[in-house]
Amino acid sequence: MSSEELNTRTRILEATWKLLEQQPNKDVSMSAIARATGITRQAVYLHFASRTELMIATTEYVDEVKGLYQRMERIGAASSGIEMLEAYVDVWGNYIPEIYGIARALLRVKETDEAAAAAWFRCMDCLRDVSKQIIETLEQEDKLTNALSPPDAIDMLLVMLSIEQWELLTRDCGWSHQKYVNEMKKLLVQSFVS
Amino acid sequence: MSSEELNTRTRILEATWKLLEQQPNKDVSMSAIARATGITRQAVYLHFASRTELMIATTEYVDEVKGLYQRMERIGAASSGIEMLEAYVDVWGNYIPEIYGIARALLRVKETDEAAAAAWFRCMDCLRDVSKQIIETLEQEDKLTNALSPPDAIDMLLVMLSIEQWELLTRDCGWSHQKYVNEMKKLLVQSFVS
DNA sequence: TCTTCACTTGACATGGTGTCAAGTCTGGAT
DNA sequence: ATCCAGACTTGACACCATGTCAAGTGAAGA
Repeated sequence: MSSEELNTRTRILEATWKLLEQQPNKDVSMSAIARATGITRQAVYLHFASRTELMIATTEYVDEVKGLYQRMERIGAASSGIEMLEAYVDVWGNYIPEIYGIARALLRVKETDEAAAAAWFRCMDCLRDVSKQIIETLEQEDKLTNALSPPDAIDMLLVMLSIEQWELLTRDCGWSHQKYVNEMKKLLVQSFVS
Repeated sequence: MSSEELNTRTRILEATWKLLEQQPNKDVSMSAIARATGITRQAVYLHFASRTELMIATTEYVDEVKGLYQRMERIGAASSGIEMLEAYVDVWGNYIPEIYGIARALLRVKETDEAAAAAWFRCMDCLRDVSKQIIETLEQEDKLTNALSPPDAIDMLLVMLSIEQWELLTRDCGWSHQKYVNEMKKLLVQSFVS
């Protein structure tokens, strides 16, 4: 039964993803998604109960396809805190542009929808774990700055590498993606390593 | 003639401001603003051509009432780059919570409206000037980190003190307003001063 | 052949922005 | 005293979004 059903579902997810990548700052409508999928608007609701649910599902779909967690393994393999930090910036900094469209959409929807906020914070929690791992490694090596306590350093690292921050630097300040990665590495080492 | 007219206009601006402060993450509607002002929705359009225009006018109104530029004078009066940096965090960090509601609204509207984006970037340009002044002072004192070039440092300082960053730390990480100011001062000195 | 499931067609409710026309009410000028 | 202009109201309408419902179609499988 579900081969065909899954197919349509996946086609909706792909269309949503594609539209969001094309116009990350527009509110892509259910009609536009249906049109891009080649079905009616009502049919979308046969697969996703609401716009929010579709956005959450698309986020999960993209995460699955793009395999962030696999890429993150590089970080644990690094042999020092500084190397971990740099690997983090590399992996994450290269990941953001690939998921920016859907991430922006989820960020917008999160403001008014609890389920979306929960989904967003689930993602944030994963990133926080990575951040924590790095700060703790730096601390064990006695290389963590004493300007910040370890818990505060975890928060700060997370926020420094947030999508919002990336957006400000690349969109508003005109930094290239490569410049973001390079400068961010330098700044983070300067900020967190004593 | 305009005493009465100005009065209603100001009442609308005050109502808009108040509603946005109460619910910074909801899209306050024109009906809600009219209701809070005690006039009809249509009457609001007699004073402001569109929702965007009202948001921009409210931003300007709040800026005028709150007098950011006056407060900023403290920064120029500081006797060293580090003191300027700390004064900036003090002034700006205490300002953000007072204007957060309308700032958030303008940020939302900026995504889809060019006029709102222009208004936003006008504000950003003022802040950039302050950021530039501080980085240049640090550079003249030979105290600027060599991890970043001066122009990049200006961008980075601006982004570190962005409303988005403040929002992440105080809302998502649960930092108190005071903690934000204290930790940010320490981190910025660590990051930008060699 | 009959049923089930995915999808379509077409309608409707609700709530937002923005516009229009006609009416009311008040203060000020003649 | 009257008349007028300007501020505001009333009540409509267009348009577009999300979300819901009911009835119909069409094809694959039992």
